[in-house]
Amino acid sequence: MTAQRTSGSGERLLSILDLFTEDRLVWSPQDMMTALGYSRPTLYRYLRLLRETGFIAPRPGGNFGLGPRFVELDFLVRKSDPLIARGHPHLAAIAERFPGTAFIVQWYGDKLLCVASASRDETARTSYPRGRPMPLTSGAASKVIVAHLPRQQRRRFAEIHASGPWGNTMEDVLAALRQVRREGKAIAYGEVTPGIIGMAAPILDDKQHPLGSLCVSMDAVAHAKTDTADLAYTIQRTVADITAGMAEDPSVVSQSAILGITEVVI
Amino acid sequence: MTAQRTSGSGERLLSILDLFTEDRLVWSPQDMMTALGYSRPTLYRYLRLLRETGFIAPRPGGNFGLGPRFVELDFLVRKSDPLIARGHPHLAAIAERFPGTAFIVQWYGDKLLCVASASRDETARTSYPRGRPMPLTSGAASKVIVAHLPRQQRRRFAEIHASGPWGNTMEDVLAALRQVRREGKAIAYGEVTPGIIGMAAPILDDKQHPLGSLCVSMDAVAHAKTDTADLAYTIQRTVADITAGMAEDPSVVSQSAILGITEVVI
DNA sequence: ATTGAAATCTCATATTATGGGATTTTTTGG
DNA sequence: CCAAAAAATCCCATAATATGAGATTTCAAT
Repeated sequence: MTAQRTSGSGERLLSILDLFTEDRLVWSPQDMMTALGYSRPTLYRYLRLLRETGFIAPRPGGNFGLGPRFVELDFLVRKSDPLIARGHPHLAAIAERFPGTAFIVQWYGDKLLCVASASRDETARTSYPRGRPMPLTSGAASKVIVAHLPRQQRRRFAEIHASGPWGNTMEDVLAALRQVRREGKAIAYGEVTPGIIGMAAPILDDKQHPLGSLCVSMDAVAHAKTDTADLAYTIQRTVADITAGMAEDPSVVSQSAILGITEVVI
Repeated sequence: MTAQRTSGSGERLLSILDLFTEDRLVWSPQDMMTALGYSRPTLYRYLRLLRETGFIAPRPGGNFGLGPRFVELDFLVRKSDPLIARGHPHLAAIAERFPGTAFIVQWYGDKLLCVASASRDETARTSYPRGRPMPLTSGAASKVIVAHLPRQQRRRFAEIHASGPWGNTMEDVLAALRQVRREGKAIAYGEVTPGIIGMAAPILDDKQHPLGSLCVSMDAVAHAKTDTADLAYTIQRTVADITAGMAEDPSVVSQSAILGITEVVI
């Protein structure tokens, strides 16, 4: 009932990539062996394959780090992911009109990932740049996604995160999510980073399931000077645009997503 | 003698990722089956594994594209790759002083990959943004790398690419490479893109093997207004800095590489 | 040169990946 | 809303191959 038959060898191969985290970017074969419990020949077989395909690369001291293949494949993701390709030009437009950072967050596994972002000036930097996973448990970007999960998942979430930032009891959390759903947007004051206010709207697919969210975050000073209603309207209109665009032609690719995201303009 | 025993199942799993190219960003399971020759259950087993790990993601119409995992892993590459982490702040500094685009190219397999780039204004865009592989056969960034390959590989390269942009005979090519090695830099006029001039210096490891190169490219108008000697000096000094920095502490990570590369500043 | 560690190779064995065909789930069309 | 087609998954016997102990080779440092 529960157990699914799956490709064990491939799983073990990919497990090597799981080792690399922000806290541990470089691994020695010896440490991999003990961490994963593979025998020496097996590990080295996997390492050779991953090295030959560019997924890992040698580092000084006989160690290994992640390889250039990911740079190449991330480029293709920027071209092909509808959320990124569609969303990026909109982000740039929002960033022109409002202070702070405009970004798109994608729901993925049990976490959120910023997959695209734009800001008017360099100083407005989020603590979650593109690619760093963020917890599903706090912030406006997160709340609008959770609020649009299927009923059952919402309940499970509320059970686990009762007495979190969104309420003191499970009923509180569910009520908060209900309101977010009704309003179609969420605002969070300093939930992720103290002093930073975020406003977000959900990006839904044709079945109203959440794909991700569009969020604008700024510090309190900037927020005080901002027309909140205008911002909310802009975010929601943009989300509607993105959704409509994806529905009518899912294959279109934005050039700015390809070029812009990678470049640093001073 | 030639054949190496390797993990066949893992190879087949990774072959699925090879399918995705700039020309074909989305694949149906059916097309994958015929392209790779796997049976239906086998393919779907692989697809499930890759989907569960975020390496591929469903797309409208029952298709698949590359997944968000690559965004996450590219973020880690930006943090851990010494060339990127070390080089990025320098690129920003160069871009402030000179027009055009400053970028770092990495040698990888039989191609080159731009892994980091910076430019003063948005209009100065290369045709090879971060992540798009470029051929090993033309441009200044390429020439300085080829020029520092081991003797044997240089010869093989010259044989294959005699009568290319770098010379009419094999001897011409070898002589050109020799001169590049002597000067420690290369200049190319419109080899990659018509009207664009590139100047590059090699980034070498402690054994003088090429890791990649640092290149500055600009159009003819900007080039005419630029102090070429100053530019050359700057590039070479920067490369020396990067090399020295990697030698003394290969583990240091630049914040600007993490944040800057992903953000778009208007 | 000498030593120690790291990486690779050999090969018998057990493990498991594989694909034909049946079955279930999902989508499409009436 | 239901029927039919297509897509995805399941089952399982079999062949294929991934695995690890130990020997061997390569590489690094002194």
